[in-house]
This record gives sequence, C-alpha cells and structure tokens, in this order.
Amino acid sequence: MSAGRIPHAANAVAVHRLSKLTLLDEASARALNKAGQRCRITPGQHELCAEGKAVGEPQLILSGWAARVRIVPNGGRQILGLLLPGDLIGHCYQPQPVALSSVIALTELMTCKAPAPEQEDSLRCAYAMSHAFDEAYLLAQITRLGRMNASDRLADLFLELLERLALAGLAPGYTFHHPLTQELVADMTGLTTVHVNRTLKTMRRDGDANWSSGQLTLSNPAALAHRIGRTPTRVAQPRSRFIAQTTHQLDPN
Amino acid sequence: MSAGRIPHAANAVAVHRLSKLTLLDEASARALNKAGQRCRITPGQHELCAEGKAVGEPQLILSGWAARVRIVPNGGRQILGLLLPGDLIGHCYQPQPVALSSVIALTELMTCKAPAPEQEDSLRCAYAMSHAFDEAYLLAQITRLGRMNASDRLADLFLELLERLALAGLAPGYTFHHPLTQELVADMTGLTTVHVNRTLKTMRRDGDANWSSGQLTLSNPAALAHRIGRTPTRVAQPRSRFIAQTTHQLDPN
DNA sequence: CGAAGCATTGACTGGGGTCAACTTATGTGG
DNA sequence: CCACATAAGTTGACCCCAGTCAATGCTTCG
Repeated sequence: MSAGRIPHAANAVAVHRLSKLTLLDEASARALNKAGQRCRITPGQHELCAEGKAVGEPQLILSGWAARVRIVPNGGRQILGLLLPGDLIGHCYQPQPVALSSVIALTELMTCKAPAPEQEDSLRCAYAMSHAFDEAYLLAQITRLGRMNASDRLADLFLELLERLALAGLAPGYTFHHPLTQELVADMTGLTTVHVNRTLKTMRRDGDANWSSGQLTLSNPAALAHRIGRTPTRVAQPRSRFIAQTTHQLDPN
Repeated sequence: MSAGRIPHAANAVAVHRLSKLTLLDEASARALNKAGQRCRITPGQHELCAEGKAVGEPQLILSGWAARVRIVPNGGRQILGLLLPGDLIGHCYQPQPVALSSVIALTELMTCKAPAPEQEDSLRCAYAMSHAFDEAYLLAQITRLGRMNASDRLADLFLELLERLALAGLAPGYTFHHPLTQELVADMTGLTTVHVNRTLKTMRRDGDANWSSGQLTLSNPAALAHRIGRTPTRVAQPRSRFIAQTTHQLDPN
C-alpha cells in the first residue's frame, strides 16, 4: 500500500472496509481500484444529493465524512445518519430512484463511482452487506432518539462511530478524528447545542469521553458499552468473514 | 375478486399493494396467487422473528398488523416500524442475514412465503420498491422522534398510516381500523402512555383526529398534513405507475 | 484589527415524565 | 345474572430533563 496521493492509495480505506464485509474476489478488487482512479472532489458543506431529486450513479466514499439530512418544516434540521469512508451513497435497488434524503459533505469529500457488480460478483455481496449495515444504523438511530436520555444518546453514538471507523481501519486505539461540531451532534441526537455541550462536560468530568474539537477519545469503550447495554452491530451470521471484525476493538478492559 | 375466505381472496390486499408499487406482469401475479394458497396463521402477540437470529424465507403479509421491535436495556421498548398488509418481512439482499430487529404480531397475522422473483421479473421490482418504502418509513420515524413535539408526532404517524393503508386499499375515506393501544403508540413515538392519552385528548378537542379504540378518524388529513409540513412518501420518479397513487386521498379539503 | 463560527456558561421555563388513583371495557367462570 | 379479574383508557399533582434566551469566551482567518 503506497503512500502519497496517487489514486491507488486513495481508495485503500474503502477497499479495507468492503473487504471486511465479505471476501472480495480478484475481479472485484481490480474493479474497485480502477474506479478509484477517477475520483471526484466535493468541497465541504456542498450538497451531493437533494431529497426528492433523481439519484444518480451510486458513489463510494474514499475519504471524508458526509451526512444524510432532512430539513424539518419548523426550521430545524435532522441528521438521519452519517456517511464515512467506505460507505456507499445512492445505492438502491428500485428503478428510477428518488433520493429519500439530502446528502451534504461535512468535510472535503473524495468519492468515486461505485463499480457495477457483475453476475454473482462478490461486489454485489459487499454492497448488500453495506446496505444492511446502513439499515442497522438507521434502527440504532431510532432507538437512540426514542428511548435514551441525553448522555446515553451521546455515548451510543460515539460507540457506533468508533465501531464504524474501526471497520474502515480509521480508529487506532480508542481515539478518532472527526469533523463534527457540537451543533452537528445536536442535529443528530435530537438535542440542542447547549445541552450537547453540557452533556459533553459531564462525560468529560466522569471520565467517559473526551471531546476536544476535531478529536474524540473514549477512555473505556467496553465499559461504556456495557453500561448503556450496547452490543456491536451484526447483520449476517458469523461465518468465515461475514461479520465485521470490530469486536476485538471493544473487548479489552 | 371473489368474497369469502378462499385463498385467492386472502392475498387480494397484498397483490393490490404490490401492483400499485409497480406494474406486475402475468407471471408475477400468478406466482403471488399461488403463494397465497399456502398461508400461515400467527396468533396475536407472537414473535415471528427474533433480533439477532437467522432470517428465514421472506414472508408477505396477507392480513393483520405486525411491528418491528427492539427491547431497550433499561426496560423500555421501542417500536421501529409497523408492518401492514402487503408489506414484506425479512426481505434482504445479503447472504446469511441476521434479523436486525424482532417482529411481533399485533393481531392474528396471515402470511405466506414471498415468491422468489425470476430474472428480470416485475416481482423483483415490486420487492425493491417495497424495500425502498421501508427505508423511507424508517427515515420518517427518525425525524418524528428527533425533531417533532408530541402532537406533531402523533399527527405525522397517523397520516403515514392513512397513506400506507390507502396504498393497500384499506382506508376508505379518512377512517381506518387498527389494532393499536395507546401503549403501542407510545412505544412507537417515544412518549409515555399518559402523555399519548393527553395528546389524543387535545387532538380530539381541536377536531384533528378522533381516537376511539380500534378505529381512527382524521377529520381533515390534507389540512393536518399542511399544518405539520408533511408531504406524501415518494421513492421513485413519477413515471407511469412508479409512484404510490395515494396523493388523491389527501388532496381534497 | 474586526468578523464569523464555535464552545461555554448561567438563569429561567416548559413539555413531557412519574406516580398513583380511578374508570371503563371485555371477558370468564360459577 | 352477578362476582371477579385483567387490560386499556383517563385524570390529577408534582417534578425534572432538556429547551430557550442571552451573554461571554475562544479560535481562526482575512
């Protein structure tokens, strides 16, 4: 894996994630590498996709963060989910699809066209797995918003992020870099900026998490997960490589 | 469409819904009718599917209501979404899938095996459309929980139900029958039973909705939708029959 | 330097939760 | 037909988590 900014390295993270979802065959890996050579840059804050508009070709995120967003009539904003490196944008199965939410870039975003899977391709399986994880994250978001208090929402969200970034190989230790503002966290968790700030303060005091803008550190993810009753996300049976191998990240205490 | 309880009539509602999602060809309609002849009955309150367990063959709901449920560590329960006649259960694309949530029957439930689509079948498209609607309903659930107050949550939920039941031909006028208790509504909307009761009282007083257990009547769905800024769910471009034809249900004022 | 965005804090308020009682169905068996 | 049990709906009194408003730091950047 070479360094620098040559295209091959650009999609290393995305391939890393997809290959953890299923065993990628030769042809798939080659298709991904080839697709990564034609990447597109989207500046931060730009919209990649507008709710209600036609969905274009599915894109694969090579680097950067994005968010699925919905504007609420009364002026508010709800973030439906986050999109991280290795995630797919606009991958659906129905014909003539319409975007169910807008997608905005939270950072400068590098994307490429997601190569179309051939018949019986392992890529098709990787996409399906990715799609299933997307649904799992939506369900997690629902339980967070519906049945958790402020501090549990934040803890659960941070653990999910750690899990997902670990899947893409982006969370060494219990720390990760992120482009989130407290306002974004508020729009994600259904809270206000003020209350997010207060809750973060409490979590810092209690030694659970340390938010210093741009970076987040969880002192003891396993203990935190246990306390709020969180279990790692699973979408397929633990056969060969069909599960995300992130559990070990949370095992030690 | 004959009356009575012969198998052909049993799946009439499900076929009605799927054929509104896309234009069903002859073979698909025949496959659905045939599948409906071998139906299974699940008593109310029974679990069809357990979170974390392997998912079996995809099922099609012929009649009755079910709910996707997740138990929250601190004793609570969150309903992730409702499953209505014509909806699919356990339809996913990844191999060896694991259920992302439990599914429980809210009423006695009649289901049949969802016939496997052939290559380039219109059934495949119908399933994909149904899947897309499922995602849309999850997103709607997120914005409800994240950014709406109690009365808007109830109004939005009721409008969604009206829209979905109309799609299956089960909501003549602005009234529909349902098996929901106020506790179920509470578990769905992230509120408490007590507060759901109070909010329903207010809505009745204001002439927005009338909850009399077992039946719900919205006096003016279009006005209500306008007030809370709700638009009908759309997942594909309005080409031929690719959109749900429920808009007319909400048009008049 | 000022401007703009983000983080932080305090004082006050209110929507919805909690607790607890009571009523109204809907059975169910004697 | 009534006695009893159970589930669902209804209401009141009280409280608290999180929202609102508003001011003040703290960066970063032109």
